[in-house]
Amino acid sequence: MTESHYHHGNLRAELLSHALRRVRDHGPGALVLRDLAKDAGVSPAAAYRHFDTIDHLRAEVARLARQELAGAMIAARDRTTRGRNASVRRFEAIGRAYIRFAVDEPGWFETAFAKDSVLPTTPEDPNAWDVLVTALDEMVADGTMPSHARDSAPLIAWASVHGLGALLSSSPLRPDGTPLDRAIDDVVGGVERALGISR
Amino acid sequence: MTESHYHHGNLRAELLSHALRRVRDHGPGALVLRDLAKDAGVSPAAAYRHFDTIDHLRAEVARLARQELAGAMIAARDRTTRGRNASVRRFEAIGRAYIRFAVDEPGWFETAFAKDSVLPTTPEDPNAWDVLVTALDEMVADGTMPSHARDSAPLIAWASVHGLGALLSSSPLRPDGTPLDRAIDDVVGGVERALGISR
DNA sequence: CCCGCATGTGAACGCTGTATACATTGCCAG
DNA sequence: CTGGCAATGTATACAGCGTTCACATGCGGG
Repeated sequence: MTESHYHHGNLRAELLSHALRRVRDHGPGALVLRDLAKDAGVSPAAAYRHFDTIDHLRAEVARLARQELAGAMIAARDRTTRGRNASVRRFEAIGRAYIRFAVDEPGWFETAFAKDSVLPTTPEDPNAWDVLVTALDEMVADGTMPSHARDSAPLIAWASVHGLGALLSSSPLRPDGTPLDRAIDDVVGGVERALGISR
Repeated sequence: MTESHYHHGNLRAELLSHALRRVRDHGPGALVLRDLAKDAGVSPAAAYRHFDTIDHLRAEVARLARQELAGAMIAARDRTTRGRNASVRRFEAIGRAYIRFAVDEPGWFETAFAKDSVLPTTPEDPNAWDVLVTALDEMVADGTMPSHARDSAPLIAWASVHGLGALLSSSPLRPDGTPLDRAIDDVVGGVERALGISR
């Protein structure tokens, strides 16, 4: 059993893993092919056996970051207790998780929505959009949200929450000095009024 | 009067102008120092007499892009007619202009909010945030918006509109196939319900 | 067993931002 | 009017980037 790992065996996955870590700590700009190769103990050119171009690698990393986001939303949703107003509380948990993800993991959040990461990538799963839509359907099912709001609801909710997340995580136009929890409450509350949600 | 423009005389402004054009057409990634220098007919190093680093130049371009955005909002607002519901219509015009700017000028929009453009830059003026706040104040002044909504209103409005703009202009998660005008109407309407605006 | 194909290497290319030493010129003090 | 200095341009070089290409290696199936 020699130490020569000339054939690495799992390079693609390892490159992605290092990329995800670097991007998490220092944002999408920190994704440098030669550094990833060094992390994996491999020559730069080796990466090209697994990715056509660095943008393809970026696209895959972005997909993974989006998956992290969706996972955080699902985890928060599944952490809510059953009982009174369960559907609204689940909906709120999802929205808050989205915003908190943007604040707590700005590197991943920025990576997830970086423009040049929109290339080939496999279909998304779990998908944050679907999580949101499901939560909305739950609310119309139990009468918490009026069904006439259902069509425009996903866009309204997504835009609000994504907007606050984007502003908090990266914007040069830092919204005023509102404390974080307060800002989240305000926006979530606004969405509920916009959608006619009662509790 | 020789043709030797050894001393250019207005290089800083010209570099910014070329940068603004390139970024408008091809996004912030198209901002390349050497190309800007070539545009201005000048050696690459010349730029360093006017900007410490390319990130400082980027920050200034981002500021100009934000200024374009604010200008578009102001223009739209000032285009609205006087008369019944004027304050709401002005508010709506501002919001729509923001979203339309994101869609019509994705290069500028992306540049305006690019993360690494948050460096030194002079204070903003005209400032999109102030335009929004002013419009909100107009509405509470004439009773169109309840004053208890005033505190959270800027954040709610900004987040919604910025979120939709960001999603439409750049996101890999393209919201469903909703037509643009419909999407804008939905989000603007949602904001008005969130803020308790009556008309 | 061996040979083909997937997967690694190493060196090179052109492009990038940037530093440094030098050249030119506008402008102001005397 | 003039000399020189500060401002602003040039030329050249360097390291780091993504990418390419010819070559090396070794695993697994005939």
